[in-house]
Amino acid sequence: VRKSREETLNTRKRIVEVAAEELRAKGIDGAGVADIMSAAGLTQGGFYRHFSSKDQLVAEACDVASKTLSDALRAHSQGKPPHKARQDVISCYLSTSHRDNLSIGCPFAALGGELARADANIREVATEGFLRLTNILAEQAHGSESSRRSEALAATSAMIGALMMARVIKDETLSQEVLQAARDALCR
Amino acid sequence: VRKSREETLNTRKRIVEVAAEELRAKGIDGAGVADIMSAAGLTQGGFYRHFSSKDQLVAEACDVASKTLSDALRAHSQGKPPHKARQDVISCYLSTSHRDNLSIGCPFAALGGELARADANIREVATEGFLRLTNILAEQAHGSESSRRSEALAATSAMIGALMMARVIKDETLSQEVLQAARDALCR
DNA sequence: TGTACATCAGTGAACGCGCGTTCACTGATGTAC
DNA sequence: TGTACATCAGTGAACGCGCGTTCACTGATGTAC
Repeated sequence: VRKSREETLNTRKRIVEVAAEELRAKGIDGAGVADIMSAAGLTQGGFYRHFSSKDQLVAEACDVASKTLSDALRAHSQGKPPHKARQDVISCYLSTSHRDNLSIGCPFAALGGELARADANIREVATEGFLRLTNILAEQAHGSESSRRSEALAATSAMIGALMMARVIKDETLSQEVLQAARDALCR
Repeated sequence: VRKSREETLNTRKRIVEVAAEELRAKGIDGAGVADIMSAAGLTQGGFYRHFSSKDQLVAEACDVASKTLSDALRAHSQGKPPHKARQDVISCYLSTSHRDNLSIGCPFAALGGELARADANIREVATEGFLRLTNILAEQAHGSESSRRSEALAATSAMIGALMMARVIKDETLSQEVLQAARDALCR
């Protein structure tokens, strides 16, 4: 049942996209190759026609996930005055809906600890994705280039930590309190 | 080879302590019951004399890890003027040595994503541990009780995010930059 | 205090299970003439 | 353009492996008299 070249590329893309969701929802260890393939409407046997290992897929999925997130956040800042843009990006990232939708959200908040233990290639992809995120905030900050960069690194990692902890906390009131506190601290 | 009551309690304690290190170093999925038992000088068969499941051990290990961290950080703030205490707690948490010593460090930075997906009991223990951490900063802040609490929640989750991302980033310079940026942002 | 017996901490092997990966096979697609 | 053949995307079963958990067993500890 060989497929056409175009169809093959579409299949590959679909696997990566589905993997990006499954991995964020269940974790790197929690999402199996068979899970991902079946969520993509395929059987596990075909996996190695597209990827040389699960780690390679994880790297590509992590790349796609961070790009999708950056694009979504940049759309929230596009064509707004700097202060408003920053506020909207932060509010969007630290929202209840982002907290509750693991599978389409920030890969760093979902997988951070696992990424830190992952292989070199995955960590490189993750680092690039993190820098892409920080650039969104850095672009509309004021001050010297280095102070803007520094502030963006701190703000981005603070958002990641706050979203992650809001997900850890079971108590709804406290979870909201963490999101609100982080929004206040970053938009002050 | 039955052991005395005292020895049994010591063994149990040792398993939890060893587990707290193994789990932080390898992740919840990455650290197996057999790994942990053998690191404690035992064989895996004896595990269920002490715990009803791996999840129960994870909960207890998470509790111990967060208490150990809180105690260590509080020691850094004890008997110092508020501003200096805060600065020292933050510098200690956001240090290179904390970044490089996963197994004896912050369980939230090491396991955050996995804790968010863990069972209710583990998440409750994690939440208590997080609040214990925030209290260290809240105690020596100024302002109203609610603003101190809010600031402490934001600062603590920001530190967790920064430490975690500093561990994800492979490039040493950039990793240091993240730690420094977070220290600057929080001590300003 | 001494003896007989019940308890149970720890061992080591085994359980079923799901993992990542491999492989023989199928049949539509792509290529060569 | 048509035909013969090579390629290879996808299937489904199997591989070895390590996981969490169970279990029969051992022998020192704790208990009862």
